[in-house]
Amino acid sequence: MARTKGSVGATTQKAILDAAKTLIVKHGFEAMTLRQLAAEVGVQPASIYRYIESKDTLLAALMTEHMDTLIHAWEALEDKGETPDEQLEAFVAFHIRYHVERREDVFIANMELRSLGEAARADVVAKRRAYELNLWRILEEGVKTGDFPETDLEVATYAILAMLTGVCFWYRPEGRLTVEQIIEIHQGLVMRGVVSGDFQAV
Amino acid sequence: MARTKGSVGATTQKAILDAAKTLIVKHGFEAMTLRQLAAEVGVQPASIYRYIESKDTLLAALMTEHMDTLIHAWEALEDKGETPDEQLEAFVAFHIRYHVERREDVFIANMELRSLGEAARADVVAKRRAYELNLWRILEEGVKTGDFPETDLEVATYAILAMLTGVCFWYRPEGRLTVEQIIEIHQGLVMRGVVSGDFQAV
DNA sequence: TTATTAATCAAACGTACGTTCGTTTAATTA
DNA sequence: TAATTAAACGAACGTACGTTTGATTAATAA
Repeated sequence: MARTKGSVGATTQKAILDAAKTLIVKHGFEAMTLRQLAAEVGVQPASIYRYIESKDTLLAALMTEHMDTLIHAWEALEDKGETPDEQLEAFVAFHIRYHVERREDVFIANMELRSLGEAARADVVAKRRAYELNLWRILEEGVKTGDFPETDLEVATYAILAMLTGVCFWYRPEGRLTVEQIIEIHQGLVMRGVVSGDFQAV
Repeated sequence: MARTKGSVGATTQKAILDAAKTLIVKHGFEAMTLRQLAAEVGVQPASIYRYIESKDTLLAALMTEHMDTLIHAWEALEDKGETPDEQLEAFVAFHIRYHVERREDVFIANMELRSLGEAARADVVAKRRAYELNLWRILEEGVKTGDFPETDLEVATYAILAMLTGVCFWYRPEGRLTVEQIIEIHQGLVMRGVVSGDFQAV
């Protein structure tokens, strides 16, 4: 056999990327083999090379695309809030909403930096930093206006991001809570912590 | 060559486990090869089998030992606090202090559940659940006594753990902040969140 | 309809994998 | 010192790896 009936390049391309994500999550990038990937797509190993330059560039493509899409999605968000409080709530909602829908990408982005080449890693790290800055600046602004108490901006940024991204590791669509409920709970935790309830806030 | 001068079983055993941790963090468990591991230890691949039954049991041993040690360390902690506030602060301090010192184990425990066999995975998951319950119960108690406002206990537990464990991913011993400073900041974030400062708390 | 391009295949390349085997040397015990 | 045990070795097993090559068929353009 050679070219199969009904085969379309764009379709195969997407199938390869989708299957690659699933396999990387399941086995890790280094451990995923192109033979597994080919089998998942329903194609011979050699055919993969019509769509990727090498195994390494496949990972780089997945990760940079994820970061680009994430950054662009935040930029495109209509209502980012006015006051620091509103901005922080908007960020929390956006981050959770976006990430739970892309749990495979998030898992890969968090785990496989180690497997990127030097250039690709630098690129992804820079993009991650750029995204983190969005939250950092909201916190900075809030502290400046006096809406938020003094705090270490770097640690607070990392802490909030870790907490929000952590949802990806336990969230299940069929679970007890909807995404919107989860967002509300996290907004409460971020804004007021565990101890300070509404009754204590202004 | 055969037995080498000065070779001691216990020493080699420890060297194997230490090198395995480093390699698993760097490459992922599936991608780590026993030939790499042997080279790191300075031994032939075949010699590894004097200390492990198989590659799979090596991972299981690393992960269950990590969970056992963690659970036991919390149990052995002297001052777990009296009031819910104090207990929560004690947990935050313990968790960060313990985890930043064992970043490799934490990374492996978080990443390589997927590579465990069914029995070992069930065991590790149960132990993780048991550890999480320590925090869960502190929160539950605090809500019951009225020290903490009503909240979703499950989500709050996961959120706090994600935030605290997240420190492992950026903490560096030579970094700007000491572990104790990082603990204080996180105690503030957990107890009062970003918005509610001391000036608003009781 | 014919020529061209797109999409796939089968086969093979050298290399490395986890693991087993029997042997050899060092340290310990009798 | 002699016998035993501990700790390593080198070589090999069948299998699978990422990738390259050239041929083959399907869809499209002329």
